[in-house]
Amino acid sequence: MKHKKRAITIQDVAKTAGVSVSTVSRVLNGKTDVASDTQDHILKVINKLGYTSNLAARSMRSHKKNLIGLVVPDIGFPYSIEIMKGVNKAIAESNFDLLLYTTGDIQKNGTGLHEQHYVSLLNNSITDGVIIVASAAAEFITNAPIVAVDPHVINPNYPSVQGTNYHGALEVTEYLIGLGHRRIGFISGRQEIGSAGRRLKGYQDALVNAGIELDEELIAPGDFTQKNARKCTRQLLSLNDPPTAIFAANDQSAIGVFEAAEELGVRIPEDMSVVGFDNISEAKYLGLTTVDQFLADMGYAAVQMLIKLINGESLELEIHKMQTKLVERTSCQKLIRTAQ
Amino acid sequence: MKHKKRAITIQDVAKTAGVSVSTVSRVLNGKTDVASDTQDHILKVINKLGYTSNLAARSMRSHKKNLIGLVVPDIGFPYSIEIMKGVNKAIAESNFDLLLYTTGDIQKNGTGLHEQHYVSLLNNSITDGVIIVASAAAEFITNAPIVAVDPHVINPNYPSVQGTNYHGALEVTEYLIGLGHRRIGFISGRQEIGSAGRRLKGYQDALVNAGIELDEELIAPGDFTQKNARKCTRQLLSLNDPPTAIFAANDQSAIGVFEAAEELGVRIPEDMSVVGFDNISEAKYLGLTTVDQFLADMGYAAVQMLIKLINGESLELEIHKMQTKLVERTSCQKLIRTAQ
DNA sequence: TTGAAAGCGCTAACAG
DNA sequence: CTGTTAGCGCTTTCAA
Repeated sequence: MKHKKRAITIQDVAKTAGVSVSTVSRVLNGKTDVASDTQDHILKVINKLGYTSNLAARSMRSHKKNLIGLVVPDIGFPYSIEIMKGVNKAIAESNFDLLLYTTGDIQKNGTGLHEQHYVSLLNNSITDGVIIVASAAAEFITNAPIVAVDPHVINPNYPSVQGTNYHGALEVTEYLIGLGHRRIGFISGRQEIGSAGRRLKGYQDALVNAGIELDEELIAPGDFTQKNARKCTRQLLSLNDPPTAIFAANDQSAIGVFEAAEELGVRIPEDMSVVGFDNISEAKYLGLTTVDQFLADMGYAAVQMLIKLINGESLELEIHKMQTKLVERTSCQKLIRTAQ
Repeated sequence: MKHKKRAITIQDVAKTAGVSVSTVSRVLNGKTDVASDTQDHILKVINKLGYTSNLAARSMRSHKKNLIGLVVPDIGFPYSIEIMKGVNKAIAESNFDLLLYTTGDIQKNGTGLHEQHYVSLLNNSITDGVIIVASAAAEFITNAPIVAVDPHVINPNYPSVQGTNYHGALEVTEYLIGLGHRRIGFISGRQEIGSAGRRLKGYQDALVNAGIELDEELIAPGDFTQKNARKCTRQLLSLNDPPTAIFAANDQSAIGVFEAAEELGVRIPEDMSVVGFDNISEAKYLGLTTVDQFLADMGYAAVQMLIKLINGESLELEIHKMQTKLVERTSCQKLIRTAQ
């Protein structure tokens, strides 16, 4: 296979059509000041030649690119995917296209320096604005607008979409207390992440509000992974006075709890109630109750905010709060009953 | 928020550093013919100014962009996501970055014309090559290499990674026959898709090889969706002589079968064996046996092929066949037993 | 209504 | 080792 064949440029179109490049450019950009028969002719030539304008060249000259950038830490993680779904939907409804950028290397992400690099890379050239997921940086230098989804930092200096993490955690804990639980274990998220802290705070405050004494032993140090949550669960269940319920700081952790429970022969929800945060699809098969963070809706909202910014509209609220919601999952329990 | 601040260019760096733009460019591109103290100084200035090179401008001048494009029909569909995971992994191990392009509009995809457009858009400007997932076009005009993952057309005029659909289907059917089934239902995929046809052929051939007469009634017209598979299942199970096993043409369909069976009170696998194609994560919770198509591996292989092509190496095999594999899933059955 | 020409930010010869 | 210069393909004045 040879690929040396030079791509068709606007020059080729102009030459074939017998007009100047500027006329072709006008047609391409939907300017009205072109004779309609000239326009028809050029359009025909474009089609015949299979011409597609050079994105790089176009981006360089014009300010408006109709392209939104998305910087995601990991393209294969359920969390990212949920957000991407929402972004996708909003993009479909807009006249912007989407350009997603990853290095594929998770380790490169999470550091502010690289985030800045990717934002600049996109925003200073080919995109009109960028959405950054789970950003760790407190600030970004960019000459086009950005919106963050679920930033790790508490008070970023840029517009963002955030979930009501504190209230969600409060609701979970109150729900568990309402079921009669008094000893409720908590599998925490990663320390450095703001939302993880807010969830812990919600858990603690709900207990205090209900007059239940806090027990440090009941807080296990998770890190949002299934694997660690399994370990934490075993740890919690081996306490002298083990918890009768577990609140896991995210859904991956909740799945980890489920797995550990299965290994230990602990039935959910009969022997132990389990609630997780976030809305990852597998949870429903495990009979786990979750706090839906509406990740897709966050992505959706972010795109809409960004488009407003791109259009020069001001945002009434720079931080868009998404209300979390407790969702009882019963699907798997139904399965289990059916199969008996 | 104002974003009017002009981005920092290579000119700014040159001016600040007191050198010419070409010297900065040399440093940027890792050329060795620069005095090391000049280099240090320039690097320092770049850092201080927070300069990031303009992707568009760079792409326009240099042939080598170290960027691979990925065109996906739907960014939120499990099938695409599996492939993306593999692509991601390969990208991480390479020195290429990844640029994913979607319009967010599923309806726009699937048509050859738009695919061509996106391929051109990326390949004629900012990427060194493009991977296209589930392409429908038989041919692409492009001046940089492309590789297709799981193309819909049987014999595309471009390199591709394909699964052994026929053999997989043969294996499934033989497996079911081996379990003692004689009446095996088949929920087909979309007609126009090559792989769907190959799966049907495998099913039919296995039956014929085993001396089982083909029954048109047992072939239900699916379309790779859960919803339709539910309908097909009801249809199959309401036959006078219903099947004792169902082979669904993909995993979504298999999940649909599961749902319908649950609604009808048919237990899987006790009352009916079900096998699906593809490897979507949820399947394992439903106790469904599947033929793993190793979608992630396909994405991984595609990147490696593409990089070879970009580097001018020739491919010994233009079509890379990935061996499918039957995987018995027992997880959910275990769950069900545990919970009794 | 159209064309000529300037230049976006960058890289790659070519000189020095 | 470094600077000067010529474009890459496109959009956008400015004239005609």
